[in-house]
Amino acid sequence: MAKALSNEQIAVAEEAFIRYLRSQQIKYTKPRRAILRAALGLPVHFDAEQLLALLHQAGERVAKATIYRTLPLLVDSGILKQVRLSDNQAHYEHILEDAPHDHMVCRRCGRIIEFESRRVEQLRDQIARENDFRAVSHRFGISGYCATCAKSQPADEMQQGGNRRV
Amino acid sequence: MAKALSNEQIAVAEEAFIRYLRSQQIKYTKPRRAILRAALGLPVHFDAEQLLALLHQAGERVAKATIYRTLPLLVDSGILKQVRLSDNQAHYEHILEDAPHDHMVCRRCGRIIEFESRRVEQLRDQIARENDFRAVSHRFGISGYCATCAKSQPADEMQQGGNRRV
DNA sequence: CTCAGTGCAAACGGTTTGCATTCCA
DNA sequence: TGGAATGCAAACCGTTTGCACTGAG
Repeated sequence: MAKALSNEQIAVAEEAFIRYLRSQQIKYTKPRRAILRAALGLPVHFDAEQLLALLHQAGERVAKATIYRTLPLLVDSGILKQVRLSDNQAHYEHILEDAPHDHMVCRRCGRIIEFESRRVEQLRDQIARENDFRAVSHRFGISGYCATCAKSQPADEMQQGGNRRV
Repeated sequence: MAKALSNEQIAVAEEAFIRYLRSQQIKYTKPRRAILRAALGLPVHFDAEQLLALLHQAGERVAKATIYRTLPLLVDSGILKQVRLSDNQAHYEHILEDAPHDHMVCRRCGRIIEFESRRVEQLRDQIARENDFRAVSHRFGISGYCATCAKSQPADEMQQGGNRRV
């Protein structure tokens, strides 16, 4: 899930991006292409800062503002998805051909485990139906401890902050 | 679910707060009492700004910083729960005797519908087990349209931003 | 050519922090 | 009365915006 993208995948994404931009009569500029490439070159989950860093490191002179202006385009074009892994900052993830999924985040090491959300969607739609609500999307995050971290610390420590962070 | 609290409920909460503070050797001060009272006097869901407004309106001179320093105490003492109803701002909700629940938020009118989370917890624990993960808590938010808003607008409008906001 | 897009820097807004003063335990 | 808690204002930090310049179509 964190492997590098093939050239084909990149080409497909770029094509999709261009198609979307055309449909909206938005220009495909050099910075936008650089941002797209950089986003695809990052791990599946990343934030704006990492994107900026990668661009600078690649010698691209792209302003922070341009990144923030471009990320929504990548989301709307279906290439990225905005996810909220932390409370204070937006993270993004590649969509690609991946099945819809949600996340578990380890409170200790920050490890992210994805799981497919078929059952979550099912439950979501059922609950929405019961409440006369039309569900469009959901956000489901599980917080806890991964196997490694659960093993290496006392059980009582694992409850602390249980009220604090949800 | 949004009704005023009885004096008994307030007393119980205050007692719990004091007990918690004592256990942590933290002082029970006048500002902290005022913040507790104000928090309980607000609707079930509120944010720091509303809390500050209510305090000022009540003639209490409490600094914003004190509010931000006190809210975590109220969360840790089990009186409030931090919930993330919007992306940019923390909201809090009363815990009281309420059963654990999650939220549906209408994209159009902002209406919040709560639903008990027994089934969500069940699914969460099952998924965690399958992934060798020890779940401590979860966050589940459904985004969509309430019955009223779903009725009063064209269906195509309801998809827009479907990628954008999760 | 023309106007959307960009870079830059300043603004924004929720939250946090440094520090002198206040006040519980 | 000593150290925690407070008020105030400034700092923070992710994100947004205003504006003059640049470049895609």
